[in-house]
Amino acid sequence: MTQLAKTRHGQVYLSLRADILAGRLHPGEKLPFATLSERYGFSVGVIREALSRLVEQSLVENLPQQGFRVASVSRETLIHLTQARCEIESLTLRHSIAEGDVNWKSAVVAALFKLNNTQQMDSEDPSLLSEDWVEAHSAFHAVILAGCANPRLTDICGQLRDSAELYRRWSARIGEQAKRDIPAEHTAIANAVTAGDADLATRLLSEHISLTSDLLLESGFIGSTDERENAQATA
Amino acid sequence: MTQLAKTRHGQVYLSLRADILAGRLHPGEKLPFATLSERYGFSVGVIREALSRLVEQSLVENLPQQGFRVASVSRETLIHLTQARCEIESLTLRHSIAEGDVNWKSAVVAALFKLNNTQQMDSEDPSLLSEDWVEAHSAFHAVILAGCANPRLTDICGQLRDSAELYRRWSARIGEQAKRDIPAEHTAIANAVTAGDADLATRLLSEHISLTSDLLLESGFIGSTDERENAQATA
DNA sequence: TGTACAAGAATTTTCGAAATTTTGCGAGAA
DNA sequence: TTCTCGCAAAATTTCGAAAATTCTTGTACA
Repeated sequence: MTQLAKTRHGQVYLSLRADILAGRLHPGEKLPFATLSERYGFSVGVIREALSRLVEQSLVENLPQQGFRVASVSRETLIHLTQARCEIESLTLRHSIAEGDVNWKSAVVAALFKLNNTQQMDSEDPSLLSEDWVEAHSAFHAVILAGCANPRLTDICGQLRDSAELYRRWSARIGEQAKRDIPAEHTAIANAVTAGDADLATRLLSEHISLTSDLLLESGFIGSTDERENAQATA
Repeated sequence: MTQLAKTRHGQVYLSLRADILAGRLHPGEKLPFATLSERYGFSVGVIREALSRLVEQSLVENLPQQGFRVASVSRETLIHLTQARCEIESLTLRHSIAEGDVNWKSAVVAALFKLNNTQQMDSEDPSLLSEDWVEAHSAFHAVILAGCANPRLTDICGQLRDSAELYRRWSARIGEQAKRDIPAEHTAIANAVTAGDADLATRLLSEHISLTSDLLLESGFIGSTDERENAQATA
């Protein structure tokens, strides 16, 4: 699922996925074929296939005969997603620590360094996370699990993190980052990981995941019912 | 993902998925559009969308410009799949036992009864599992996890079990069932579940899952490299 | 004998319009 | 005013063929 963009639908899949994860398309927003085929410049058939695949990834919802929309968010979904992430990522992290070699630990250190040396907020709009930081953050969380020899587990964790990305985008807007020292959290996790302390590492990772979720829930920014606003995407 | 077969591609998706899980389409078998559009009677666009969704479910593989084929099987994949199932299903089962109510326990008892009172082998070809038994077996494993209040976890377990179905089909052919008392295994699991003994239930479930896998691996029926035979499906 | 190249065949990918379904709006009746 | 019915508009779904790519086969050459 990496550079398999040799086909048009593959390109649209990646573009659409990126636009959703980056928040350029909002949760609950309708995705009409006319708009998308103009936006990406391909026929509806190509768009349809990309959307179908994203449905299977839980990033897009589809009601028969009523079209597609970006997956909507809700308090309940976030709670379930957070719980699943804490438990399955912890499980996978234990494997990673037990099975990872020196090259893997080295990659963890490198990813941490890059993350902590990347500007967190966008230089143009300081209320938004910078693209570089989001990418480095995503890479860090992927790397600490990459020691796990079971690709099935790491794949599941990747999918769960993608779903969580729909929510994390919003946490920056509500000033959540002011209440915590995110670099310190990542550093502590990386230290526990490289030290081989699985108990500590899984506890820290779970707290890290839960904290973002809790702050977002406390903020009341997410309604209890599904969000269905049809905000227009900005170019 | 239930009765959403209001569309043609939805019907093909369900048919194709059923044919793969039932072993009517073999692992590694190529899935050319010409053949499929004739088999199911729809245009290639519809077939393509159904195949795309199955790719995202890991039941079908796709190489750009080279078409689709049923997911191939290998010893390594089975080992990883089994490990993931044992750990994630155990985790979910603990939730199920902790969160399930009386109605859920009642459903577990009902599913066990139905499973143990359904003929295991096909009456026409005793070397094959009967369709009814496979369905009851699938339902039983789904129900014991259904007490879990987190749909994200149960969904993941469902996907993993679907992948495992690709392998389980074969275990009946190698006489695996002679070496074990499958009804007793299921009964023991159900008893532990209804008794609320999470430690025992998860241990029994993991053993149950691992046993099928181990017997299949010991049989040598699955080659170490990916199977790529192009066996023709039988009507 | 083996390798490289090229034309033809087979298959996948893509498109744009037709068919089907849903949605929106307004007239008419209660 | 409110509700229902029905037609028109908009959107989704489907089709079948054209375009693009890969695979196969056969031939020439070393």
